[in-house]
Amino acid sequence: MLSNSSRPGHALPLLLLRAFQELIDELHTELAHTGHPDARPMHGFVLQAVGPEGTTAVELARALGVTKQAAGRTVAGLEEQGYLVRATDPADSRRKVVRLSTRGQDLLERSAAVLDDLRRRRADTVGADRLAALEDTLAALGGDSGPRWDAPAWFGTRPD
Amino acid sequence: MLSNSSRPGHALPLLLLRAFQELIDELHTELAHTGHPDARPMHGFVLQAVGPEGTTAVELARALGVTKQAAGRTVAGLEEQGYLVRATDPADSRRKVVRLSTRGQDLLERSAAVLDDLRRRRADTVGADRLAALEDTLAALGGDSGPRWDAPAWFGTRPD
DNA sequence: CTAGAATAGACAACAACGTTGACCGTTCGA
DNA sequence: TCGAACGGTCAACGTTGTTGTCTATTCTAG
Repeated sequence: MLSNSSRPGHALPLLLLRAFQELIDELHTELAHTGHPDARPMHGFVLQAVGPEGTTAVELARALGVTKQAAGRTVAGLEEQGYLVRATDPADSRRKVVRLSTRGQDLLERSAAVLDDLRRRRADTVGADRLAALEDTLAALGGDSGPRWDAPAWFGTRPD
Repeated sequence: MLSNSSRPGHALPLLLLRAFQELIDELHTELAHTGHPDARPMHGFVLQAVGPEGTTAVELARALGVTKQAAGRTVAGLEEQGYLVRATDPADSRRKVVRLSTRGQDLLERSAAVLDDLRRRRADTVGADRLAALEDTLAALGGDSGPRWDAPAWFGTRPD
């Protein structure tokens, strides 16, 4: 158990991705059983980005690191599925304020509850101290900004 | 710094994704500077899945968790970019064995070297012991199987 | 030995996603 | 007041994975 060559460097991204995927998969399996069978990985993240204050498509686009068109479409989809509500800002008729619907809030609350539970389960598996240490180390590694959400394009194979 | 409620459950996936994205981004920034400007996140993973033994599109599809058509297209793209070579199996004319080209091997070797370096840099940042502990914890958390590679579809917003 | 099932690969049509480019209506500031 | 900036939407395009279909080859009963 010595210094820096215990594992090859290429293992780290695989371990990180695997842990992330398992978490998200379990989350959505659970959500599907509690009234949100149509929830998708992105939804929770977007809804969280919307927040209780509400936002606009452009703000969201900036926060998510995608174009305003992409954000607009995502919002339209989430609205169609009943997770978001859009309304024109009375103070500025250009803006359309996006807010969480009741269903959206419910998804967010359930997601938080499930994730807390999943975290607890993992704490039971590896030990609460080790899990907390993992989070601390990840926080120390990661920059200050949150992740980007252009995952499909970012992860894609082709263009530059 | 006590037990299980030090961080909310929803922080964990964000921390994991963020760490993963940073790692992959830095890897490809580095690769772009060393003769592989057209390398994409998926490439290294696919090439690693091909391995020194070679495979076929169908095998690859199974390993990557996508359809054989998708795997076939990916292989075609990688071949076009000079990372892979395809040849008909003399023992079974249905099969077309996919192997790494010299350029493909080079990408894989450089990727390994860069990832080792990135890991070393992180070990310097947070401490070799903490990084090793992080890897151990992640390994304990993750199932035995590797991650899936249908990331775009899996992460997507729409269908079920 | 032969006929039907299984396999490997390819082609076409489709849906989903993000991107660029263009456009309209609204707001703000010189 | 008039032009620039901003928010939002529409259309076109490229990439990616998917399902469905088809051919060629190999395997396996009978």
